[in-house]
Amino acid sequence: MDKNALFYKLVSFTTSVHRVTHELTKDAKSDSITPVQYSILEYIAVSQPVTPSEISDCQYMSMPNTSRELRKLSEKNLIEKIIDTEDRRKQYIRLSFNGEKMMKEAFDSIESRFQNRIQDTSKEDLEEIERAIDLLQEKLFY
Amino acid sequence: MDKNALFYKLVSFTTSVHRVTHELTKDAKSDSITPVQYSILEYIAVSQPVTPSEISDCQYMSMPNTSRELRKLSEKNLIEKIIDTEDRRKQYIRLSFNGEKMMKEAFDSIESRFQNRIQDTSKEDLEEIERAIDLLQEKLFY
DNA sequence: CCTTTTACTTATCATTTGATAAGTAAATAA
DNA sequence: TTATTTACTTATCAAATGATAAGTAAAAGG
Repeated sequence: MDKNALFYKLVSFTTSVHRVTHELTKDAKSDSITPVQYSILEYIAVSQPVTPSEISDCQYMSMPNTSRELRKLSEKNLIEKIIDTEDRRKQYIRLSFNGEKMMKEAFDSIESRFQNRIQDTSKEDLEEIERAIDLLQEKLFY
Repeated sequence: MDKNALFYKLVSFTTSVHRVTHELTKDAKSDSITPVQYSILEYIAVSQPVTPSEISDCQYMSMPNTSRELRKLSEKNLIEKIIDTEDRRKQYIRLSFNGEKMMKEAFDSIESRFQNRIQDTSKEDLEEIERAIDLLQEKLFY
């Protein structure tokens, strides 16, 4: 096993993943939010409820900047902040009704592009793809 | 085959790929260039020679902004512009000596983190990983 | 009780990025 | 030959992003 060759394969692979992700997600986000705000909403959507600290960690964003973007999202009525009753310094962030709606539309648009992309893929290939994703998820991208 | 479930698996997978990519690449880039400039250099490194138009297309960047960043990279002596002798409107962009050096250091740093990450992975698992990457590259992320 | 730490906020600033208008020079088409 | 298109540049501007200093309020520790 040539670990060096595997590294080059990985570089090429991650580049492809980024490119395809971009193709699937471009134009999916509403014009009323910035890319960084969309990225935060995406994270909240799949992990809610989350605290500002968790968002800061996972989005590699400083707390002051996270706080600013959350304030903007809150002003746009896309998220709700709920103060923890046990530790009143903490907050739990959730998508609001409008936020859920916006993210549902975005995900639907991405999914429809994805379904379009795999429409001609055979059942056998789809099963192979699924197994390959599971394997890489478990053994490489954990 | 539940195509909807496959989509959710893909969302989770691409998120993991992005996260791991970030972990492997963070701090790899020199402080003397911006993230966008690094991304351009990475593209040039694996695809050189490339034209400004190709960079513009692949990096989803307008020609004016591409031109500006290439000028900055040129001023930093990281790239070289060679005018096409057949069509004098065109240019071919290559990494300069300093550019090659900078990107080699970046890739070495990323590779060493990667090797560190897979050091405890068995030979059999590495072979499975390689097959899975090949399969996804061919059938999903083409 | 007092000090320190934690979680988050506010304010400010420089830099980066993205968008657009206008321009040059070379190649191609009419 | 002239008009049009292509490849790239220059200039300018607003917005987004990142970094830092300083602050509040609650919790935890001594």
